[in-house]
Amino acid sequence: MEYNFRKIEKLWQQKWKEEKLYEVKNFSSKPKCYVLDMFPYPSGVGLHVGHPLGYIASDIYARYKRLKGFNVLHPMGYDSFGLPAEQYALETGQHPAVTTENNITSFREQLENIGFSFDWSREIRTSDPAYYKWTQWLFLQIFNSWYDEKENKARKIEELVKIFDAHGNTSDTGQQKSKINFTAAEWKTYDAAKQLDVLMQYRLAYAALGEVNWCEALGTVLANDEVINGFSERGGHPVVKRKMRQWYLRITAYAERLLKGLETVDFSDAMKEMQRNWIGRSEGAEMKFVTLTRTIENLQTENSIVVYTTRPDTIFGVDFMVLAPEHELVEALTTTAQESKIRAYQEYVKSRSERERLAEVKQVTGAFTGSYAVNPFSGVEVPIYISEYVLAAYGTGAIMAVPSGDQRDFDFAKHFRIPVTNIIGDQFDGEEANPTKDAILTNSRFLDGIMMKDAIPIVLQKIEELGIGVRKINYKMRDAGFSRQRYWGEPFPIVYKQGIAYPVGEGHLPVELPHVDKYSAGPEGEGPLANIPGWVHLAGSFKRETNTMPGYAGSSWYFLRYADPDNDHEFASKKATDYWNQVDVYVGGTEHAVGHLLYSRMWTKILYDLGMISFEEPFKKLVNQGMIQGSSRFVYRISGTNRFVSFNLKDKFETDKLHVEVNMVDGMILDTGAFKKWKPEFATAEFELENGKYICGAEVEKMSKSKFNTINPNDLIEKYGADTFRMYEMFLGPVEQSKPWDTKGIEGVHRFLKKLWRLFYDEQQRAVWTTEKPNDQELKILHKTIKKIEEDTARFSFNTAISAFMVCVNELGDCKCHKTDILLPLLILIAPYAPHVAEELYQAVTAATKEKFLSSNSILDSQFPSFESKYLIEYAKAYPVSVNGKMRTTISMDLAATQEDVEKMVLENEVIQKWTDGKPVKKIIYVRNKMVNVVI
RNA sequence: GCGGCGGUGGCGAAAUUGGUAGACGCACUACUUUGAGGUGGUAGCGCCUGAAAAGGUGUGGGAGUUCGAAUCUCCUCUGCCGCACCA
Repeated sequence: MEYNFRKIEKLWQQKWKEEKLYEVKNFSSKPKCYVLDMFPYPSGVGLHVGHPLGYIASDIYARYKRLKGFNVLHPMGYDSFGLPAEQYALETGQHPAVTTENNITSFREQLENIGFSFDWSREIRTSDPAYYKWTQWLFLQIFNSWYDEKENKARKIEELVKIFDAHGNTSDTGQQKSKINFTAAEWKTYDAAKQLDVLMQYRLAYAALGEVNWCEALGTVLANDEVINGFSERGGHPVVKRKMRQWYLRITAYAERLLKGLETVDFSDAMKEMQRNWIGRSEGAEMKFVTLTRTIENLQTENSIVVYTTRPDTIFGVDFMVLAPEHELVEALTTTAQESKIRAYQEYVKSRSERERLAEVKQVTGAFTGSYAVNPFSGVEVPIYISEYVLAAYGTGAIMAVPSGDQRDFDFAKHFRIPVTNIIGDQFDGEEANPTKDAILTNSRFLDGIMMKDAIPIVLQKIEELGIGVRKINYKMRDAGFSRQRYWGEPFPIVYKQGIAYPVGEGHLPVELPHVDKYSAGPEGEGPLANIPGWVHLAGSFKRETNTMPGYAGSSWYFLRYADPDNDHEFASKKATDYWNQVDVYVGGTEHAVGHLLYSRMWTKILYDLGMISFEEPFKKLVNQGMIQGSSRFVYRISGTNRFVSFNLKDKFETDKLHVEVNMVDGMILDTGAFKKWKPEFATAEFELENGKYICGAEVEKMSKSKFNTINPNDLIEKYGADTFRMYEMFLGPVEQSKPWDTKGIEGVHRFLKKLWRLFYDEQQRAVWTTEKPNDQELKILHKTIKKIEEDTARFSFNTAISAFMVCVNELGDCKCHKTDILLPLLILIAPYAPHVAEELYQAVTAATKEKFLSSNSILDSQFPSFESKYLIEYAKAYPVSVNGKMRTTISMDLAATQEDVEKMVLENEVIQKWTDGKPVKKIIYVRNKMVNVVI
């Protein structure tokens, strides 16, 4: 029998499917393990070798856990709603439902070849009404919740109504601060509409008028994480700020818990740091500055500016105040003399796009209001300016400026010639600000002589004592915009009557997405759904919400649905989610660091608070697979001709660099014949060769069709088989690492599988395996491998595990070991990596040796072998020995030395005995392969 | 600017976390199998000196801790990623 991977892979994939081998049952006496991939967006551009990387990793882990006796949930589905699917549908002129379906089919076909062990019976799609019914239902639960800051959890809105009925919102009952205050009596006088309006301010999913990121080209608003430097993440279109009524998720209520939760979860440092950064927690104080506005007639003092600062210790260094241009007090503080200047500046700020602002960060601009603020500690009056470097959205939209300690404040002071107070002595050079906390304060009255960082708590306490401010924790994170003016998303289960939002009754879910023929935007920034009057207008003058939910709605909870995918009366039964519980390992790219991963963590916390699930963090461990980059090849065409010069000759001419299809290049050598046939324009190409060859240029770039550097997994599978492909992808390097694709090395892995095959069948395809009992040396090889594979697989170090397989197979080849007692356990070890070969060989052997192994139908039902440590002791010529980490000597051993022999020789060695000096030896530790540490 | 992670042969990378650096694979060289190509097999392969034996040197650079450092500490150079007017 020869290693015919094409035949055996097809055969076993077929068989596994027929026997529903990977379908997993809820509940089992076995321990559970939930291994999940981030579900893909069915985008329509075919797969390249980078896509399956994470799926291979998770598949190996899932298969490994099955062999270890776990009941493993390893599902797959599609994130089929969202902007890109709609854009793709627009470009191709087909309905998104159709393109999505097609894309899913081709995606699935490509995946099938690789031999994954997904339980396809649990497949879900976010665009399926049976699925989004529950996305809508969950939205309503969030809509019907508020955040109790005292109990630190979400609660039902009815409970808040009870609180208002009894106490109004003035007493401290945990609800968030509100702009309007009312007593219980006042609350009861409100009519239903007014009460709903008030409640809207407390809901975890709420509609409000706010500044949104509006993308004209996409015709929709975007969430903060979908905007990168003033451009849309998707498509790179300009994004502007715009006031609109939008739905939001009150993720800010969860800021602290999202931060704390990171400590309980196994994510990479980089990932945690990105999330912390996004949440952007800072500790400081809010402080009141009374303002003085001198007009010709009188002096006004009713106003006060509240600023936020993390550096209260610098209070005596405040030389001026700055408000955001949009700040509500600007008008009141502007004196008649300054009015025109302030107006002009505000106009200027309005005229600038977000993009211009970000591009010109360094430029100092601003205007003086004419008013002054009184430093509450020193009584010093400082001028009040407005400037766009102060952001309305962060803190209180106003700052106390300390030019000696903050570079931006310093630049501003310099520009407007404001005198700078030095509060840090020689630490300030007058040339630039020094933001240190380690300086001794000067010019700071009661703080003089105190180290800045020690002064912070002193000032904080004083602020609270004097009643001029409070300690305050601030977050950069904003509430998440939750509505999109697009078609291809979940419709909101919300209807309006006279502008008041009402939830759609549960019996009316799902609110199905109606079919449309055109996707053009509706009136007034509304989405395409607004163009269907028959759908929008309901009986009783109710009107539907025409926005749809964003892409992350469906993906925020999908991991829960896999536990119970066919449930049509619950999003998932509590029993099922309790059983499968947290995702044990979640595999996916880093690109969802601040989007999906934060939203799904938030939804999980809400559901936990509402008692619907029993865990607070969705993902116990996160593995971020690296990107596989493409290795592009280039040819150099002499400008204006059809002549191509080889790489090292190109500098002699003026050339254009052109991408060339990487599959036509062997190493760096171009197949000129194939090149001529590639495109009609190259049919007449001439070549300037070096040593008879055309040498290409090379660069590492993102893998993409347009760069002609994509490698299709199917081509490799056709040539080498799925097992080789799987192992090679893992052998390239650590899963987490990004690396350029290089097809060259795949031969080595393929060779390994052929060697493995030859342990069972010789060149004449005769079975050579025997049921002879193995000797100690052979057992040692096996047990060493078992130990290594178990350790490496458990910690996702698949590249080193594969190296260990190679060593093992080489060693067994060297000692001509063909014994089933060694080979069958080895096959089980390999099964997660190369399931098809392992199954084929295992079945062939067990079929022939009936009595012993027939109990298992498939290699998947077998047990991961256990190792015995007595076989792991290394044989060596010489053992270096160190005593108590102090000195080192070398003891010669013969090759057949056992553990006992080694111990005996160590203890009896003269030099060692001299060092131990009669003290008893506590233990002998074997470090590295051939070294011993003796502890006394 | 701030933050995170790295830097080891010609290349991808190992090093059981302080214990013989470079496992394993690719590429390369020689021999061998074969009519030839491919395949398979054997051996060599960090760098320098040397015919060899052997010796010296070696984990971006510099210092330090240690019997012992790729691994720990400090300084420095450099690459990648993330954030960025956040008070």
